[in-house]
Formats: sequence, structure tokens, C-alpha cells
Amino acid sequence: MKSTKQSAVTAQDVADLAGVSRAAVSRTFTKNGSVSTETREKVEKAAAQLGYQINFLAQGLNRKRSMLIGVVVARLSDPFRSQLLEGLLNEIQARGYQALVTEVGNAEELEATIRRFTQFRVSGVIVTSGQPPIDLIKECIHFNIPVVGINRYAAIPNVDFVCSDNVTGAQLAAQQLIKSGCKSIGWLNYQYSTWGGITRGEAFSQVLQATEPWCYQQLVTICAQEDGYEGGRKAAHEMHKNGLKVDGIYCANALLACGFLDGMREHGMDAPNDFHIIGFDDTPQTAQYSYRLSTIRQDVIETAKRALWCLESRAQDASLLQRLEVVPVSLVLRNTSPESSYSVTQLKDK
Amino acid sequence: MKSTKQSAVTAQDVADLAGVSRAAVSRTFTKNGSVSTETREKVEKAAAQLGYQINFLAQGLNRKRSMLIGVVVARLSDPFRSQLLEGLLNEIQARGYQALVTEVGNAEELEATIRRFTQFRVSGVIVTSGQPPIDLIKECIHFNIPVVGINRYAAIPNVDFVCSDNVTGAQLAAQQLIKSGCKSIGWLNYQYSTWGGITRGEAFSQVLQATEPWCYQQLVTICAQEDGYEGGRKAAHEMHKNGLKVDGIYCANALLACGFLDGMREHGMDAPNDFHIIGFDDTPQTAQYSYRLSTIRQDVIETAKRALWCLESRAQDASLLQRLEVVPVSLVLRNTSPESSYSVTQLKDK
DNA sequence: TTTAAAAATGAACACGTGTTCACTGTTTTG
DNA sequence: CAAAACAGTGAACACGTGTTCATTTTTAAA
Repeated sequence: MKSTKQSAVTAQDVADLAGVSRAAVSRTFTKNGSVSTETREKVEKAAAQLGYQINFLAQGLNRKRSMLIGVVVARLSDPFRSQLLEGLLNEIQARGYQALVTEVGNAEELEATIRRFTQFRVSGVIVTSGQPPIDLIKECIHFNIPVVGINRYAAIPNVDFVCSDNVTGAQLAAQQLIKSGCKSIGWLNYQYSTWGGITRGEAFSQVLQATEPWCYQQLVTICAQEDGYEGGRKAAHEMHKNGLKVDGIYCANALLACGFLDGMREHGMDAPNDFHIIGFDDTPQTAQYSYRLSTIRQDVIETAKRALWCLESRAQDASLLQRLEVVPVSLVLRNTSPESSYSVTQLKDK
Repeated sequence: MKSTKQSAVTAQDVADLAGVSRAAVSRTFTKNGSVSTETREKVEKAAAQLGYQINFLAQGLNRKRSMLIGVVVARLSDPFRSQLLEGLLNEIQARGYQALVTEVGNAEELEATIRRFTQFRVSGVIVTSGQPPIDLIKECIHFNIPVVGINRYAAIPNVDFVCSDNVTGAQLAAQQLIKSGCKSIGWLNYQYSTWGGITRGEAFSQVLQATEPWCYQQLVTICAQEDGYEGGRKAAHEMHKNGLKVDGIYCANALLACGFLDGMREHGMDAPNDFHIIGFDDTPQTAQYSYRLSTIRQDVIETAKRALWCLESRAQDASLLQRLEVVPVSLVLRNTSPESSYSVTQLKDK
């Protein structure tokens, strides 16, 4: 393990020590060429002795593709977002890639970001926030870089999308609220919401219209001024000020739901006694005792798996038709919209 | 904007179009060489016309250093961790670097991770989780890669550390609990805690011993079986089962505090009426209405700034002595340990 | 045993950039 | 005005790898 050499140990050093050509070293570490077991062993021994490791920059320069995958994120303070990132990191690393993570605020930032991704010759791009700008995408497919968007959709050829099953989610939520006897139902979203939030609202509205027309007639759509916990809380305050009442409410995401619930509590009303509430995402926070929020659960692990599957399959064949992967969701019943009214009573007695 | 060329546009293409040598192009895009304004303009015009962008892999290969900074994270489901990552990403991007993020579970994973970082010739490594293995660090300083650890410390030469002021935090917390009239004080941490958690506990203990010996005498140290919300909750259950009582408690992090508070609530006890509680971190969740937890606030932005300052200064001069940056903390008073008992009463009357 | 096929090997090239070095033309200095 | 200092330029090299292409060695078939 002598490391007297000033610079890094290169494949040539390994070749010299093993008494073979540098090409043999290269072939040993790539599944490409064919090497005799004898030389392979010699090379591996020499490499271990010198502590040789491939220079990924040189490798990427040669192959015109690095072992990097670019990930665009935003608002990591939202627990669901960081949960999703965690899932993506795991999948990326499990396949031997490295994640190039960029947080992005507005559209032009996203453009500069994707441009940097191409400069690193990434093997794929995952966009979890913002709409991939079409001209940038063209640049990506020019470099043969697969792109996948999560929880959004746009009719961009050669770009795959994977998103949760918002329609089934809406069905489950509507069904549950109706079954619980809710009469005046509300839908809570925020201004300038994401594609996912808007889609969930549309699906919820359509489901109600199709199955419970009288509920659909008086469906209350609440639009918070901002996203997140504070948005939900202020929406509740606003609603209370206007004297508006609902007894069942479905929310575009978990933070909005928690905020709305707390906002109502500030006015002395709580679920499930005064109203029922169902959120989206199912972050760890929604399961905590102070909330015990019923939610539509998104499967971040499955989402991450499918995203990487899209990237890998498209890396094989870039001419594939656009795919839209719909990830199943499930309804998690907790305190804010319990299984049945019986269990509520039991809980209150206890 | 003709892009009929199959491969990427290279500096040679720009040089050909501008009628200059490729060296001139290179000099135009690096602050290194000297170029006449005339040729610079010609080059920039040609570059814009062709949509030229530097190949970072080739650049990194040549400079033996890429525009990447490796970041080691763990347990992003902890809001404080993702908050810290968010701060780091912002600082990294603001300086023109890109973040190579890796989530890591155990020690040998961390080793493989740092090894991959060196393979990409990163400009720096930020470790927010786990103890940097010494032999790997040697490899880093051999490549002249600066390393900085966050919220931990070890006597490793050439490695800087930046962590929050746990001593002042302990003083503020102790002072506040004493001032509020707490008699039997507790300290909550979890088994196999981080360096930060342990240090906070030691500091709290020492502060009590120095300033309030009678409180130190009966200081109750609670050790949860696991980290996070569930750890804190179960610790509260356990404490209740054992008939143990405290009226003031200081917690190693925010999730433990929230969990403990909820665990106590499950037994009908709540802050600030039955006990006072002060957490650590000050994540968004602790500010929410259902918790309104008083906490010692960590300044993630300042932490991130100093971490990158350490990296950049050590990149300039690798022989600098080891530095330990202590980031100021502050006490945020909320409901679970209010300003004064008067305000509590007011709040209860209201 | 002879011949054809297959496997293994090393030399050479390509990837795209930064930087040194020698050289030319221009400006400043004494 | 001569000499010296200086900004600008292009040719050439280095960075470390993957891969092609002849060439040699080994194996399989006849």
C-alpha cells in the first residue's frame, strides 16, 4: 500500500506492475472485452495493491456518458418531497449511479440546471418539480439523455412520466366521506397548485358528479393563498370568518391538511367530531398522535422504482413511445375520518 | 442555431466559425489567459450561435478537479436533516458548484461513498452523517480534496468541523426551565445518539451542575430505545409506566420532543400546564399549532455558509490548521415553555 | 496432424479541455 | 531612437480512459 506517488494511481501503473498492457487493465474492469483468467487475476491483484480506482471523469469523457443522474427538486421543507428524494436516492445508488441533485425555484433556473446536467453528460434526468422546458428537452434527446417527470404530465414526445393514481385516490376519498355520512363536502387546494394537485381536484369533482350528484351540486372549492401548512391554516381561518361550513373535506396534500386541521382547532372545531378530513401524501407527520390524519397514501418507493425503470429502458431504446406510469394509491384510515362512526364513539368514550 | 451536427458542439467548432484557434476559445471561457476584446467578442458570438457549452467531464479531467461537491446525508425523513440539505444545496449552487448527494446507512457504505466521490474528483466533501473514516480522509487529502463535517467533531488533522453551539443551547434551556420554576428536570436522548446529541446532554448536565446544583442532583436522564418521533413517544409511555415524573424536560432533537409531547398527551398530560419541554433544531413542524414547541434554534443557513467557507478556504491552502466553527443558536419560546407564567395564564383564560 | 475458428493481447486513436511555450506585434521606458 | 517589457496568439502536450484493429496464441474440428 505504498502511496509515495504524488498523483493518483492510473491504469498504466497497474499495467506496469502486473506486467501487461493498459488495455488489459481496462478490459478487466469493464464487462466489454475478453481477458484470460490468468491476466485478470494479475491485474486485480496489482490494482488492489496500488489501490487503483477508475477515474470517472475520464471514463465519462470517453463513453460520452457519466454514471450520474440529475435530479431536480424543490421545497425540500415539504416532508413528502424529501421522502420522495430519499426514495430516488436509494434507487439511484442501488443501480450504481450517483445523484446530481439541484434545487430549483423558478423556470429559468430549471433551464440553467438541465443545461448543467447535459454538461456533465448525465445518464438521465428526473424532474420532480416544474415543467420540463421543451427546448431543453430537445437538447437532452439530442444528447440521447432520457428524461422522466414525476407527479406531472405533459405531451412531450420521448419524455416519460410517472405519477400517482389521482383518480382512484379521489374515488377512495369520496367513497369514504360519503360512507361517513358527510353532507357538505369541500375540496382544499392552493393558488397556482402543481399539476398533481389540480388533477386530484378535477378527479374528485368528477367522481362526485358521477356518483353523488347532490353532493357535487354543493361541492365547496377552497383555494388557499399559499401552499403548505400556513396556507391550510389561513384557509381555515378565512372559512370560519365567512361563516362557511363543511363536514367533509379532501385536501391536495398533507401539509395543507395539517394546517387546515390546526386552523379549525384554533376555532374550537376538531375532527372527527365536527368534520371529517382526508389528506394526500401520507407523510410521517400525518401519522403522529396530534394529527392522526386519514390520507391517500402515495407509494414513493414504487414511484422511484418506476422512474428509474423508465430511464433505463429508454437508455436502451431512445425511440420508445411516451409512457405514463400510474402508481397505485391506498386509503389509510386514521382518526380524522375513522372506519365507522362506532369506532369514533368508542374512542371518545375511552 | 443549426444543430445538424450529430455530436455535441465542441470548442474546435467555435474556433473554426470564429476564425481563431481553439486556445483562444478556451481562454475566453476561463479567467485564466488574456484575450483581446476583439477576439473575445468573435468567440462569444460564435459560441452563442452554435450553442456551445463546456464539457465538464473534459474540463475536470484536465484540471484534476470537477465542479462537484459531495454531500453525505442520512435519514432525510427527519425534517431537520432535509432542512440542512436544502441549505447546503442553496449555498453549493450559489457558488457555481453542483451537489453530488449520497444517502448512507452504515459505516462501510460511507467508505464506498467517499471513494466514489474521489473518483469524480470532487472539489469538496461535506459529511452530515457518520464519522468520516480516517483512512478515507487520508485518501482525500492525498487528492487535495477538502473535507468538512457538520454537527460532529473528531481530532482529524486537515478536516474542519462546523457545529451548533451546544453549550450555549444548554445554558439557554437550563436557564429558561429554572426561571419557569421547574424543580425536577429531565434530559431526553436516544440510544446510540449522534455526537451532537451526546454533546448537548453533557453540556446540559454541566450547566446544571455549575449553576443549579440541587437540580443537577436529581437530573433525570431518559434514554429512548430508538430515534425519532416514535422513540420520544415510547419514552413517554415508559416513563409514565414507571411512575416517573418531571416538570421540565430538554430534548436532543425536535422529533424526539414532538414524540415525547404526544406520548404524554396520550396519558392526559400536556405542556405547559403539567410540565415544560424544550426541544432542539426548530424545524417547521415544531412551530405548528398542535405543538408550538419551544426549541433551541439551529441556524442551517449560517451552518451551510460556514461549511462552504471552510471548503473554499482549504482549497486555497490545504495546510491550514484544523478549524471548529461554532454556529450561534437561539432560544425560541413558544407554548410548551412560555415567556412567563403570566402569559400562560392569559393563554389559558382566553 | 493439419486446418479453421476462436480467444487473447498490445499498439494506436479518440474523447474535449486547460495550459505551457515559443513567437509576433505593440507599447512603454530610458 | 533603441531597448525592454508586455499583451496576444496558435501549436503542442497532458489529463486517463474505452475501443478498434491487426497480430499472436490457444482451442476445436476435420
